[in-house]
Amino acid sequence: MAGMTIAGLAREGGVGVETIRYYQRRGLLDTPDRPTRAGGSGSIRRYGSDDVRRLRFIRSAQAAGFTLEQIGELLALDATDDRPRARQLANERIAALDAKIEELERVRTSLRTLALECGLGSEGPCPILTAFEH
Amino acid sequence: MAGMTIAGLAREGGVGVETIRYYQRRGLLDTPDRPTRAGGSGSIRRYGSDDVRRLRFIRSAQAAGFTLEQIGELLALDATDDRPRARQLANERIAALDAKIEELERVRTSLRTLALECGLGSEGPCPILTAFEH
DNA sequence: ATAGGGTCCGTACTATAGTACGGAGTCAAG
DNA sequence: CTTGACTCCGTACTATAGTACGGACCCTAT
Repeated sequence: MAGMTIAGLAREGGVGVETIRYYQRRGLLDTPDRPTRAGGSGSIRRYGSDDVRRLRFIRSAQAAGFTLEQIGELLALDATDDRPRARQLANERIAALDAKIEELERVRTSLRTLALECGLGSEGPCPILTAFEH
Repeated sequence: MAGMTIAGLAREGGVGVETIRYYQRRGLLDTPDRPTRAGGSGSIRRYGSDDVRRLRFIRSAQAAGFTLEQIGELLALDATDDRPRARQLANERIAALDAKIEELERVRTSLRTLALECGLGSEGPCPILTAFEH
């Protein structure tokens, strides 16, 4: 699995090549050395499973609502012994996640009401504006 | 409750004045006429409870994950009799919402693992990168 | 009647997360 | 040894949702 090109890494992570390069610029993924050839100038970068894991982590953390900046901090933290900070970040995000989940569930209820009322009668428009009033 | 200025409307909706103006530009909120005074030039716009309801709807729909563009469509739909389209939008969003909620719950589990493992030992860094592997 | 705070308006700027482009270099297959 | 696909790199552009600014105008309380 080692020796992928940037396109392979992108495929493994389900992102585009330009996204990888963007993450590298942001310091989230490292930019391995270009193996220097006899001639002097470099060749093409190769990526391995570490890079894939890191990339997948970034996508997961992103889904968790971390910004790329926060993800940078998490990744930096991964190398240090600052457990309290790591726990703090995790707990903050868990709280935010709980709030978000609750909100989405409330909203889902509103939408179900909308869909339901919309399906019941068929006279006139369904009252979209009032579907969200609680 | 009628006769609010733009600042009052903003306060009711929990947004800034500039946000109201932005929504007006996007056509999500209407821009009432400036009551013309005797002299000829207009005075200051006034807003009422309809505007507040509309603004609150926008915020709720936004929380539901609709983009402002989609919200524009919903608002337009509210005035028409196109129930099938309204139901379609609602159902699509409910499905997306279900998926999102599920994802957030999975992620929350990962974060709980992270926080837990991070709290257990205190030797070395906690393995942040692996907390998201499932 | 005047000072201040709010409104109006156009335009410009911000943050976040990419996405696209163009030219030069690299590599593998034919 | 050439062709075509891919890589590298800097720079520029996009989308979304605001936020800020500055000058002119309006309104109200003193």
